[in-house]
Amino acid sequence: MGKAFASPVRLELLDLLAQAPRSVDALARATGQSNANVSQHLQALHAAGMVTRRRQGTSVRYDIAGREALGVWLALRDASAGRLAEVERAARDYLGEDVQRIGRDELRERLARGDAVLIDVRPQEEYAAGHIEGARSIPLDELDRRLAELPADREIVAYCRGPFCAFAHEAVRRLASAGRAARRLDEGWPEWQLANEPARKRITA
Amino acid sequence: MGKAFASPVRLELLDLLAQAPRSVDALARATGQSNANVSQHLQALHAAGMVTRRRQGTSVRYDIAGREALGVWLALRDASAGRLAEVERAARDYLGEDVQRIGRDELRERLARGDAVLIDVRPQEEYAAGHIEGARSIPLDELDRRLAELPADREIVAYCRGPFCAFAHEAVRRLASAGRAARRLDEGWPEWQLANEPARKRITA
DNA sequence: TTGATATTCAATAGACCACTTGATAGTTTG
DNA sequence: CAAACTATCAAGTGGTCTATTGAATATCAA
Repeated sequence: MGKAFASPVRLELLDLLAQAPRSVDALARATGQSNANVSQHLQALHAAGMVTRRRQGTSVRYDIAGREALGVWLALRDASAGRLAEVERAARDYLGEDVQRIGRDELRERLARGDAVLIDVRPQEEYAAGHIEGARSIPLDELDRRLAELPADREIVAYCRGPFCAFAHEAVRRLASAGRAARRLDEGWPEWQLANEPARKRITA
Repeated sequence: MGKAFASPVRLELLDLLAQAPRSVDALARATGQSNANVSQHLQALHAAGMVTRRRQGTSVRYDIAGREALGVWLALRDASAGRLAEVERAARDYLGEDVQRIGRDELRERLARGDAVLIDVRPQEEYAAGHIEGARSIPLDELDRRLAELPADREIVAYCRGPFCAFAHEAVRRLASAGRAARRLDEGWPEWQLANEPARKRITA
């Protein structure tokens, strides 16, 4: 299973699959790799137990293989950001100026009080594959022209793919420059999902 | 960082370092690899941020790089056991007949009540580098001749390197055949340590 | 300084991996 | 049934990684 993480292409595939299941073709287009190459890497990931696959009509739908696989991927990602200055620096450069954050617990409170509006700024397909309960889908590229949908008197919270995804940062910057009160959730859908889904069974061996 | 997990030798080194820091030489002897090879792999692990190193007199002491690194390693190990039937089967064969288990929470209760005796059956150096509070060190190869040290009227709980280490299994089998009431803790020192040490800081990026 | 021990460096041969290309298999649609 | 599409397979090539060897470096003790 360790070898699954040894190739940049496979890491990119895992990162995409952590958001939503996809076909080989869609992954090839998203990563800019050839179909055959992506298919081969997916087979490696499958053999490593990191993804599942399911034939669906004419295409094959790959998905990340449950909590455990997702957990390893997120742990690896966070550890590398936490321990490798190089990664942390690259992340900072890529994300741009940091914007105001909100944590999981505070968001829960405010949603319960009806005090905030939560928007999911990822592409629509990813929202469709799973999202935080109560979130509304407003993909980043539609945000500007759909501003009117958002109440002006409540704070807006945006989330996206995770702490290293620039969508929520950008959304908050645009909202702020439109005069709205906005913050970004400091995690994404995969982290939320992992934290909220009940743990099914403990490793016992 | 992903490449750190791509070589069996490196995984073995990580597994050893998860128990206690060691010198290059000690790791080379423990794994049966040449010094130069182990040194090279350790440098790869160091570059990946998975281990720290510290010169100590004439030797260099390597250690696993904190909570995050330990967390990734354990997550990978558990995921591979949970998702790859092959690994699970190998573990079962290696460990032999399963023995009675006790969980973390129940152990805590019983220790608080003074109702059980906890023994650490790993090699002494590993105990010295860190152990569960209240545990007594009785390495597996000294167990038989030190049986008299253990009270006959209380249950004995043995733990070792982790769920895939055979020491605790074997210890419980020997204790049982000596007429003692014994169980094994279903985790080892690294897991206990990771669960108990307070989380220092959250990833925020 | 010298010698002894522990670790690292440099060079190398062989094994393994990634990506390409072109052909093949499985599924749906006309 | 044929055509279109998606995914997989098989083979080849260039590149990377692993482990070995022997030399170089660092630290300590005499």
